[in-house]
Amino acid sequence: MRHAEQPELHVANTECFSEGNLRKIQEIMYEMKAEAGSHLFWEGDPADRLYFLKQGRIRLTKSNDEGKSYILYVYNKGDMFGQVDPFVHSLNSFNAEVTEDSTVGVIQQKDLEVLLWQHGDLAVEFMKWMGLMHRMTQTKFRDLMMFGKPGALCSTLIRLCHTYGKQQGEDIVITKKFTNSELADMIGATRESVNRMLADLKKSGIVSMQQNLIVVKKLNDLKTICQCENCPKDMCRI
Amino acid sequence: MRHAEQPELHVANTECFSEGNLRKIQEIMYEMKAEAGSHLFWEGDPADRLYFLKQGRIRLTKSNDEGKSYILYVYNKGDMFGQVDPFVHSLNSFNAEVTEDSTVGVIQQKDLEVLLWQHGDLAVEFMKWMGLMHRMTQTKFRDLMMFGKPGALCSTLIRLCHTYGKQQGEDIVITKKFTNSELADMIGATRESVNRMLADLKKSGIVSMQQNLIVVKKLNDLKTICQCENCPKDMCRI
DNA sequence: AAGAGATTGTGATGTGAATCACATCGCAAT
DNA sequence: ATTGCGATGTGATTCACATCACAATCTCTT
Repeated sequence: MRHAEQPELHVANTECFSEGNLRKIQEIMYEMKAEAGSHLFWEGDPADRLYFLKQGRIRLTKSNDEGKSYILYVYNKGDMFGQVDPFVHSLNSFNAEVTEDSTVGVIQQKDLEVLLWQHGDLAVEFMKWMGLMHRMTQTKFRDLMMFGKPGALCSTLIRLCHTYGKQQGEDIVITKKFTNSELADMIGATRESVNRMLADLKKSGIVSMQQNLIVVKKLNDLKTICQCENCPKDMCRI
Repeated sequence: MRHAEQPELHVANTECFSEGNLRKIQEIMYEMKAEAGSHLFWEGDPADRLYFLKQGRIRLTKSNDEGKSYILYVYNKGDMFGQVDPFVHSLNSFNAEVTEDSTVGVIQQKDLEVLLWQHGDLAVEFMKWMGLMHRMTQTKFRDLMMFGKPGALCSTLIRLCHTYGKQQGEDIVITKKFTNSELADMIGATRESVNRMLADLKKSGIVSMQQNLIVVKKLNDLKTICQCENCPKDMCRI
């Protein structure tokens, strides 16, 4: 597996595929454009395809009756996402919001099945990719449930470092702006709570701001708060 | 896919496999006994195999520094579980507690890979199984995070109905005893909170007790509380 | 049948986080 | 400069749930 050097940005979740197999997958998809602000799919739409994000940014969200909404995943260039399950008429359970103009490859589940059928090595890699995605969900689950809101925030900051972090001396700059509200929606808290928690982290010198970007100065202190288990970077992402 | 009739118990998560493929999987595993009270594996053990539960009951738990522990999954006869991921030295992130004397089939990841390689149709079914397991985690995530502790409890009761429920006229009896503490550990609450919430549900006639078993009398009211989306029964389980 | 230990039930109190209500800041459009 | 508006910052209040403390009950053992 190709592995991320320290200051690399955007390690795609498809890193676990070999070049050849990634190419095979790319051969069966058709390209599609989606504008920032649009939706790739909605909750309740049929879920019979995967998406490969060639360019742009897409987040999966879930909202409840009261209109409160949660950001569950954020995907970037090179990431693949979507649902595969054994139900004939399976439905998406999330909304896919396009937050930056995107180019996506659409993979029909049928076509994928044929590919898996034909190429044993691809099937094995695909299984590992699915396992990776599942564990990513599980570790996030753990982080958000087990250590209160401060723990959830710290874990999210660590994940952001892994996804958007750029080394700067001892510090890590999160090279993408997130508003307090967005962070709040990622951890199921209110923007006010995030604001107060961030203020605390700043006061204790664990993070600071630099042109509206969050700079993590003491990664280890963040890790302590959310009882980080130092799981592989490819897994511990947003 | 074979589908559960209303009063059937223990619909295994391997239902999505065809008989033939299930047999193939069974052929590559070796049998093992595990006593109630023992552990099949611990957090941090190498994770290079899957488990097929032939008989008994096993739960996956996670505990934090303060010793508080969460029950994440409960597996029964016919269920398969374990981790598959692309890391060479992957570690288990949960503890597997054997709660009833069990017989398990152990499947080495290596052997599984060979099987997937050889049998395209099995690879496709396996992929769907993994997708199902992932969605199960995601829906549980949603239920536990989004609707407060009462929502989490109601969702858990619904899941217990799907896994252990027996129709009794209009009602559903959960044919397995769970203590308040166990329920609490499933939703990340305290036993006192569970006790009070259950008392409320009893008072409003939504559930009742019958020889220490929980009887759900108004499933729809439970569904309302946790904004149930009526996802497939095979998915909405403990 | 008695006693120990686990489980349930319930009040009082503490605490983290949501909610509400505003003030302030930064910035783009006019 | 002025207005508008989204984002940030902060106090006061409310609410959900944990914690503590203890009594009651149930269940298993011998």
